[in-house]
Amino acid sequence: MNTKDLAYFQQLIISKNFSKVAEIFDVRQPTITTAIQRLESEFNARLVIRDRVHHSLTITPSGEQLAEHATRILRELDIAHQEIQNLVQNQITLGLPPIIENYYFPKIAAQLKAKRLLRNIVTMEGGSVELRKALLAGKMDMALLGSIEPLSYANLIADEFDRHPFYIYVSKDHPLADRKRVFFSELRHDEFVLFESSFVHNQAFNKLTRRNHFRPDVVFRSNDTHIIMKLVAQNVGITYLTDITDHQDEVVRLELMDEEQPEFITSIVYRTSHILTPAQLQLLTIMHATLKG
Amino acid sequence: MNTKDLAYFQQLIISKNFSKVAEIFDVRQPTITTAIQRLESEFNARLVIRDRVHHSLTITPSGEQLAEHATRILRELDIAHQEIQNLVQNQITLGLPPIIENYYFPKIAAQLKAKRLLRNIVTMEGGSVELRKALLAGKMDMALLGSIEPLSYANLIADEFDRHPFYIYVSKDHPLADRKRVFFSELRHDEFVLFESSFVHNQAFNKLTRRNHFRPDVVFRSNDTHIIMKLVAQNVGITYLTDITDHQDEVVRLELMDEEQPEFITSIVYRTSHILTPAQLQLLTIMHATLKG
DNA sequence: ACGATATTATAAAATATTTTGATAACAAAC
DNA sequence: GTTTGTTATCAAAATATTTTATAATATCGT
Repeated sequence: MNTKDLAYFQQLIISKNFSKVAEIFDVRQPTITTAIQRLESEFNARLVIRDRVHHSLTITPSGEQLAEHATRILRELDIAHQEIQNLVQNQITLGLPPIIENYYFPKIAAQLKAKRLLRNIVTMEGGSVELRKALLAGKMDMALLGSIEPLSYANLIADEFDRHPFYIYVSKDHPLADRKRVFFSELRHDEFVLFESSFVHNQAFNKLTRRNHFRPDVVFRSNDTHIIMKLVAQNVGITYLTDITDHQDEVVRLELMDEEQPEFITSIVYRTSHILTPAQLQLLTIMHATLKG
Repeated sequence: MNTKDLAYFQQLIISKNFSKVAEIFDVRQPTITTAIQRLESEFNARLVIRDRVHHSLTITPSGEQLAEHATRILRELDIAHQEIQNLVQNQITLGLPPIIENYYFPKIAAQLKAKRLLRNIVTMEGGSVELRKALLAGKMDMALLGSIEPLSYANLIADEFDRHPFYIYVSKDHPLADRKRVFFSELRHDEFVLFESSFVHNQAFNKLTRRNHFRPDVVFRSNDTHIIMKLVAQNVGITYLTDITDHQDEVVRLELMDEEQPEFITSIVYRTSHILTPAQLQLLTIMHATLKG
């Protein structure tokens, strides 16, 4: 069976119009008719009901079922193309959220260079949710992802390599600056400057506010941790970040004493269908050796 | 791209010989040569290295990667065929382990008949591990499976519909026959007659013996719960079963007082890729209505 | 070392499949 | 009632795949 027929069929389910599908694939309309007929005889089932009366097309249960499998088959094929392309070019496409890139990448870059791996790594930036989707779609070979729970997804293998607690950062002029440790509940009346773009930071923060039953007073959000730290230094507010972000002298880091706090878990993630190349295995080894513990 | 080429390739990976593959598919040898060349140009990568010197074939990393996806694509296609075939014949193929069939099926059969569903249901018997594999391979639409933990598998949806505790059954002549409740640890020196074929029963039983640090004295195992009950009645030994198996007057059922005991969880399971037909939805509804709570 | 055997590749011919172009059939819309 | 939008049919053309015949290589046994 030709996968082209599945692509025509998939588009037909979307467009619900034979002529439009033909146009989209730049073929003539009878091509689509015969392709669908081919599928119908191959699967020995009516797939669509041509409803010329009501100007539209109904999809039979068999059609719905085939559409589901068609999507999976075409996705698999697409991923195969992308993965093999990367293999041929000896490239590792690695997804990295900015915070993780900032902290971890410099630590391993020297080793990667020594092993002549660095120039084969192409990074793609993005948030953790976005990267996970792109990873599943085959847009990259591997990704480093942050999370507050160990990652567990069908079709993905997650290999945890580091964990960091979250801290409270305050200005040295802040009343709490002399303390080493605080409970989160003590921050009920504080003003916060928070990290905007990280899904994980916000998830962790929300968990703590919910658990302590208060609505935090968030005065500003930024996508740049350096700006956040500068605002904290100026005592504009306090913040909640891990220690994987650098901080200046005018800022004091406080440990949280709460029990069962969320942790920032970093994992290297790849598809279950993905076969690791020697270079990719080397990357995994370097990351574990450099970063674990 | 033609999926036939993927099938040729998949077989080549197994046979490692072009001529053998040709023989298996009953085509001439150049067909395989050109099919592999087609794939190599489609994916723009060397897939196998024809090693005529060492009398065998090596598969490149790209080839390994493609083989993985080829398997998935061909499996998906095969499942599509089977599922649509069932749809067309308006059949529900339902996998059932014997114990579950015995207890649950009679309870719902009358309702299924009333809704004119009964004659569309084709059952397949088998153990829970075997049925799970067959389900994933598309051999059936749905299966009822027993387990001691809630089922959680990639690519399967499990819908729990009932839970039953396990009990100890003893002869009315057994010293414990007057008791209503026992701790599992009290059975340390008893002789057991156990159910052989159920993976779930054995899993649960082993959990309890391990937790109580003893090696049970199993004098007999059988695949037939009726035989087990007869042996228990004759005081050959005691047994460990749920109450979903019938028992006679000469046998006394004892509750277990242990904390966090395993339970026999029954779930209806189907593939995530499977689209439920109205008839299948009806079956689900009937099962929930009749069996839940 | 030489012929027999096994293996994969190549090229032209034979087949098979897919796409096209022309047009029919049908019903809705103007 | 003609025009428009839609899908189907069919023969011809265009493509794609398979076969037949044979070449190219290298192993194996003697």
